[in-house]
Amino acid sequence: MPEKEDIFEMLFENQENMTEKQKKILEAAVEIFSEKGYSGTSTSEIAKKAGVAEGTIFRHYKTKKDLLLSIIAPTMAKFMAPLFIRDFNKVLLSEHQSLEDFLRAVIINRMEYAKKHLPSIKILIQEIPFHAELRGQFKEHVMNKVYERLKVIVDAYQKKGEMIQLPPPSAIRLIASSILGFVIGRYLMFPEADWDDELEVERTIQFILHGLSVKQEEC
Amino acid sequence: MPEKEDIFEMLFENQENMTEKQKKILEAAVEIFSEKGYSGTSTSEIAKKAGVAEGTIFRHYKTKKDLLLSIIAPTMAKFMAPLFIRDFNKVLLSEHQSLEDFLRAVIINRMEYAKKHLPSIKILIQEIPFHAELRGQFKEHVMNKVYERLKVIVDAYQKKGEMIQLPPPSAIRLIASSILGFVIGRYLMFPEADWDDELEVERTIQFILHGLSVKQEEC
Amino acid sequence: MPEKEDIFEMLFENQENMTEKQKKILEAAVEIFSEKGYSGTSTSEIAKKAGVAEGTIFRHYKTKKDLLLSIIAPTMAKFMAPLFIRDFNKVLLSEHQSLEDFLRAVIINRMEYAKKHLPSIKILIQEIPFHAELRGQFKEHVMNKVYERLKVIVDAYQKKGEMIQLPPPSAIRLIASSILGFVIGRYLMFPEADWDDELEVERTIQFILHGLSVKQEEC
Amino acid sequence: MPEKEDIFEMLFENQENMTEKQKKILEAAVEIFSEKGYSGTSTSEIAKKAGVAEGTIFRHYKTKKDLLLSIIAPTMAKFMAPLFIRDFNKVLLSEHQSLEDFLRAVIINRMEYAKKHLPSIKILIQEIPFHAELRGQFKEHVMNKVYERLKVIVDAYQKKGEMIQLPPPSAIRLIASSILGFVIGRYLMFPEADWDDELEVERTIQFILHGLSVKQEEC
DNA sequence: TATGAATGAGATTTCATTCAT
DNA sequence: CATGAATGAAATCTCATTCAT
Repeated sequence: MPEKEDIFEMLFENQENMTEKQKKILEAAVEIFSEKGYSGTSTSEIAKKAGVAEGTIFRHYKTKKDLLLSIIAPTMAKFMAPLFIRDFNKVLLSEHQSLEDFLRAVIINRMEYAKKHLPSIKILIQEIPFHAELRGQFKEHVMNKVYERLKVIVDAYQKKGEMIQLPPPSAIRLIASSILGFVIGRYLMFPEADWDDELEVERTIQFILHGLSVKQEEC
Repeated sequence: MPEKEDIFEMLFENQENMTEKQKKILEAAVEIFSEKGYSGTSTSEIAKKAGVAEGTIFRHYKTKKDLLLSIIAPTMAKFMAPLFIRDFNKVLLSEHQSLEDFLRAVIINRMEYAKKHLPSIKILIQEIPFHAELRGQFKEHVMNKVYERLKVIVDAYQKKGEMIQLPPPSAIRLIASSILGFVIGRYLMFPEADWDDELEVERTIQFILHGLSVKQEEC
Repeated sequence: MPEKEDIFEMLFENQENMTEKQKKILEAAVEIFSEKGYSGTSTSEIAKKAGVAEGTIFRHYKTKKDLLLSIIAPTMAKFMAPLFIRDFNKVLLSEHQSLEDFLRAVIINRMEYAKKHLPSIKILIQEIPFHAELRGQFKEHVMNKVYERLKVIVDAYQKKGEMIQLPPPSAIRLIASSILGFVIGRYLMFPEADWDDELEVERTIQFILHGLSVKQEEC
Repeated sequence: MPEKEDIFEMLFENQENMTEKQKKILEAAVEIFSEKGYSGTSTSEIAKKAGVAEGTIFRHYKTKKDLLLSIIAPTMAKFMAPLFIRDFNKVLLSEHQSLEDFLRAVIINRMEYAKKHLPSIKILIQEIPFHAELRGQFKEHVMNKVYERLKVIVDAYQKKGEMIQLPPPSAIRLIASSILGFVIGRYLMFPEADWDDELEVERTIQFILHGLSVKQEEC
């Protein structure tokens, strides 16, 4: 999947012309925002942790909120990115790709993503409810597009007879709940518990598969 | 279930000797905290919405954080309450109570609860990550106790052969994800979408039942 | 002229419910704004001179600009006030009131006013060019109304044959220039020179009278 | 009047070795200072409008105040310039030059000057009250010298019997008020009103002439 | 009990100025 | 000469909390 790298690179191409200091600011902001929340974090705290003068923050980000957005926007973009890889459907929906393999791929992919970008994701989740513009952007640019893509996939598996004939929104909700429930529990709520990741992934997959299995009717 | 009323009353018994003003303060705080978050809310804003003087808040709550706790504590208590109703197990686990009926009862109950206490729950969810004491309390007093109770229930249904032999933590996680996923989608994320509540509840129940069904192995 | 007092009182009636501190803030602000200009004055400077905490300023005036407006608005009002005294025209334009007496009355009145409210007037003059809203208000509420009143007066004196038949705007401009030129020179530009006020007033009056005299044509 | 050109050239001789950027800076500074005042203008604003980097301003002007002075000093010089043209008195006070013609010449000259250098003049007027050094310089180098020159002229016209025997300061004040009152009204206060310039100039001249006429006593 | 003026610590933001490139 | 990132001091403004009434 070389395309994936391209897209991620594109999302970050601005990071290229960032100063060292600016990168430090961004890093510090991500860390502290995710720990204390946006409103609970002061710019002086960020400046101190980043090792820059407070004024430097405002040379790069007009306001504190700008700084928040410059963290959240790429996080949203990266969240969508994998869905827009060229040949995405072609590969995933090939006859040889079972729903089970698809789920496994998705869960593992999202787990890695979550592990890597934990703080940014925490910020995204925590702050979206408090910022109307973000909420709007999120629904419009992320939710809707993600939904469209997933609908196609659900349709395909339903046609292939691997998934019960539920309306796509309901099917997606149930699948997403199960996956996110796992990821959130694993990384956000109880990261320090000792998880057998592989086993839990399998359990989650089997739960979804059986929950949506066509065979359930036959039994 | 007259006991339920008793417990709720107990949780609120202090509300009895609350002055009108104090009640107004609490109401206003709940509303604004849930909209803007604790750190994003100023006490003067609360005072204005409550129609009291700024100083009055501090007559009743030593600090702003006190006010937050006075909202979150009862919310946590109420969250646990139904599990501690006398005869809880007796009733729920009677031979005549199938897993399906149990799930239906729980979902409907939690839905009503969520609808009624939406703002308080939002505050609970949003603020817990930022306040170590709360996190500690929540895990100790709520999570653990809830888990204990649920474990008993899971054990029972597994013994009755209505649920696959998953370790209880995993089973509980999967059930909870599905239910909370529904409730959060329904009330927090897309409250204004038009939901067919009854139908979605049934879909969620069937999803969980099949996902955890013993029969799955036979198929 | 008891009405005059009433109007002034009205303009200040809010000063009644001002705290001591608020009055101090206003006084300090007037003084420093007039010395250093609005932009050149810091709120901390004002607070220090007023003997209050800086926060106190913002309890009474939402912004620094608010504080400026709370100085300028009444200054504009007071500037207009004398023109709106009941019976103003009746008295001034009575047959027994010559243009000369009218001019003398106006100059002396405005001199006293200028002497008394020097700093506020300086602020008004200095800041109006920099604040579009003020400029708008000033033209709409002050200039236009003042002009209307003065036009009536000019018309009357022209009808009485005491003033040449110039278009009122031009006549008013010439009279105003002469009077303001005197007042500005006297109080703003060279307050420390030794002026023989009475003599200069007379010279100014005679200058205007002859400048606008009907008899000039006869000579 | 070739001398006039010489003097102006002298005043600007530094502009010759100005870089393009420096000229842009000066232009931008004049424009913004006159709109928002010195204190209300930031150097970064000037840099942006001038299309240069922030640092560039400080290559050419050690401080922001330096930049202000580099605008105000030549403006003051130019204000005085016409008075120091060689043969100034000779020409103006020739027997063939009546007071009326003199006034007409002065008014028209100052009008053209005002029209051309409006922003610089605004800055001069606005900033002088706030900068003690400027005030000192202005009185010493400009006011006094201008006064001396004008006194000579007034004396001459009084001797010629074209002007009433007022003390020169008073005469100059009255003349200056009338002229400046017109110019300020015309260009600073109501530039967008439709003025019949020629007519208003004549009215102003006649007003002054009659106001200071010797014949007034005869009437 | 309730008020709301007052506080001062601290938050966000601005800005003139410096300096390495 | 020119740049623009960086600075840090200071400016504006916010806010939880106190206290006299």
